[in-house]
Amino acid sequence: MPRAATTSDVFNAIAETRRRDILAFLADGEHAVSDIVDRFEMSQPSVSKHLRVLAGVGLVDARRDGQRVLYRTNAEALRPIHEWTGRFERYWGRQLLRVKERAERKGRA
Amino acid sequence: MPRAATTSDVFNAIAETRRRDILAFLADGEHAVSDIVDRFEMSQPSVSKHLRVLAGVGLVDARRDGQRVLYRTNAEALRPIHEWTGRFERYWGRQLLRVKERAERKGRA
DNA sequence: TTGACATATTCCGTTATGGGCATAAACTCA
DNA sequence: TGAGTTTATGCCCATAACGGAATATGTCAA
Repeated sequence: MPRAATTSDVFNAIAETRRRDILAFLADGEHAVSDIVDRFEMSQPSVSKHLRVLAGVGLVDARRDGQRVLYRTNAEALRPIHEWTGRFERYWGRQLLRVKERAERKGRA
Repeated sequence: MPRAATTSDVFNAIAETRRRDILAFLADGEHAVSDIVDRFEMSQPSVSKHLRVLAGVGLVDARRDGQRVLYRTNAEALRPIHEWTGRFERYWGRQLLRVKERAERKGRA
């Protein structure tokens, strides 16, 4: 079995750097597809495909405005991930020493 | 270009459900590979491969104990994700109404 | 050293990915 | 209706994913 489909859940959807970039860009407000194309110098079909994935898991909402389609980040959909990582918050700081040691060992190697 | 390598960054590493399960299991304390195998009813090679990915991005640390190898979650490595999603926290709540409407539209469709 | 146990690695097959390109679809305006 | 603009989709390719089975590596005990 290959990796779970990117459309299956939010974790997979944000595994792609481009999509995280797009989410950040669309967080402040609506933007048309062509804006994203210009901003990140990606091909239009590529952008549309990423948006399709993001929309599939509810990470963005779309709205037609004449010829254009305006997208916007639905930040609420990122909450599950924030909460999941937050469950590990209680362990932060405890292992700082070990992390440091590991980094130093790697540095010498 | 195919999908980004799972070993490239933490976002890709946690895109797999199994690996998230393993991380949660190893958060409380060290566990041997065989413990994970029993716990999740996965094949031993499969577990070893997942652990390799997790170790590759620093999400787990390993320690030999005789014939066994004890793994432990390095929660610190999850911090970047928590912080990234945290950047969207300021937008939470604003779109609740729209989200609700969207869900209702879907319910009727 | 040999045997037993625990873990890691390799090879293989199936599947999904994301980009490029061409084209379809949706919309506006004359 | 037809041309022009914007966005979505379909097809193909090269790549990497994950699982299974077999095997290699590592460790201990006798």
